[in-house]
Amino acid sequence: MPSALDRQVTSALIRKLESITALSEVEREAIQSLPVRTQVFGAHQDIVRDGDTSSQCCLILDGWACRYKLLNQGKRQILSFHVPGDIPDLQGLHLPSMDHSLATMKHTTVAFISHESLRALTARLPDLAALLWRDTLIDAAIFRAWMTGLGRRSADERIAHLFCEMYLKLQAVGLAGDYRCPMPITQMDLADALGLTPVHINRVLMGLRSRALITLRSRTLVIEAWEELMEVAEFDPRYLHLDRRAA
Amino acid sequence: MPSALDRQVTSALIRKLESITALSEVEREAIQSLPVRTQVFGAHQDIVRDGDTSSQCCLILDGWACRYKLLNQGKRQILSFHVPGDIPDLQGLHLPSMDHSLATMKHTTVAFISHESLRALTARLPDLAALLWRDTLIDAAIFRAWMTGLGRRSADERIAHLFCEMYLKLQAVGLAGDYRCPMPITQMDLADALGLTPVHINRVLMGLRSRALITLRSRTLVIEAWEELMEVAEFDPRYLHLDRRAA
DNA sequence: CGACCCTTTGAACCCGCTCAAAAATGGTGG
DNA sequence: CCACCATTTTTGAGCGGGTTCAAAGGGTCG
Repeated sequence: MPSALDRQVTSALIRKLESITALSEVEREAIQSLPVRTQVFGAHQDIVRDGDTSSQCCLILDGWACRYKLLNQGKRQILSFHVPGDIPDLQGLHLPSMDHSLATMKHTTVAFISHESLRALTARLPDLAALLWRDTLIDAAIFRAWMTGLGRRSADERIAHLFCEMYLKLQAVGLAGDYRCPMPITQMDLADALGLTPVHINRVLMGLRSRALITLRSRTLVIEAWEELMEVAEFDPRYLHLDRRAA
Repeated sequence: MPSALDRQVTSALIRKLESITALSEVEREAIQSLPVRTQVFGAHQDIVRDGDTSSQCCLILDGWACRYKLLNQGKRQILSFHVPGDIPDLQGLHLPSMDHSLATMKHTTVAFISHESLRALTARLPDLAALLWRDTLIDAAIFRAWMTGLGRRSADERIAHLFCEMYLKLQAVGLAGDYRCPMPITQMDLADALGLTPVHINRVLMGLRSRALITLRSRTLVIEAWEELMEVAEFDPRYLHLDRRAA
């Protein structure tokens, strides 16, 4: 039985979905009626682990998370960053076991939604099912953009590209504006996301700073020159499929 | 109105889907009744281009295709390889425009299925909708595996990993066995898929050959030492989610 | 205010790249 | 069936973007 608190809680999801497409009143209502269980995690804690079989999805309400894979010798690849409104493990609805882990980057609040209630929702509202499907497809589109960076872009370009992407993602859910946004990740995290070393990330970051493109301090990113940054990154926002808001 | 030929044609799709999960008789019948338009492409031809808006999906019947993104200065990143039974642009069902291109690697036959008829199918058979959704989720899981390679694996490991993956994918649809499979791609294609240069691919390939792990000749891959190859690649087949057949 | 994590700096090194050319392969037409 | 041409593979030598290892500064949070 969803409580009044639940209804507030899922508004993060509604805002996110509305950044992708319009919702009907019935759909909004159905989402608000989802029963959820909220939980608070400290920084750098695993929410789900590689190999786990879960019966629920994790909606981020506040904070940041990342998905990652671990290799031998402690090598780590971060696959994605997630912000409020995201459901990073939505794929779990149709894939039985996790092929990667999900962890917080900082103090983070999440809402767990059971697969059962999500399946009931998608069975009842096929348009909403299509929208959630679409969300996982955008997730995959972002993977493709990252792959392209990892395979074919220089260190500067990769960093610039990631900053463009995160800024727009955050802006779409109202968490960024005026060319500044939270960026609560360390240079080590950046390195593991971009396939580089922390030392090199640091040097490139200082380079971007000295070229007056960005500043990254106190876990806040300030984009000093949006146009030039996009140019360095060769950034084309189409892949984010944020149809409701222009880039 | 589907013809008798159509029914044969979609059997590639059925075989692929059954490599993922079991199909009911109704589902098989529904797939076989899909109206399709087949078309033959020569080698290295674009089927759909970055930016296109399409009203149909492309099912590969025979041959190989790849998805790729182009950057400035002719840089190319190959995002995935596709074999008979795959629908490489299934994401087009819910994403209006292509964020990458799709091209043949060799002489290839495809069947086009209209979004319209696919949407009718998924509306009528929710379980089949879930299965197609699941197929796109596996697609994304493969992206994650590639990202991990591009970001954190050495050249040897990346090549070994790709060969393990392609062998299992082909085996799942009956196109490989006995540790050999078709591999109709050039070293330049491998380079663009793995974020390396053709020259380096060549040197690493010769290294793997001299270590008696694989041979790649006449567009055929022979895996001489499956266990060792998997070890080099640090390969874990779980991400392919091929539940029906053991790896 | 102390401890720990994070960022910054330096110097040597190496994996994979670049450019160039030769050898092998394979598809095509005569 | 063979000769031809284009594409692909192979080889060589030098180079460079990013790494490695180590240690010194800075923030930040209990």
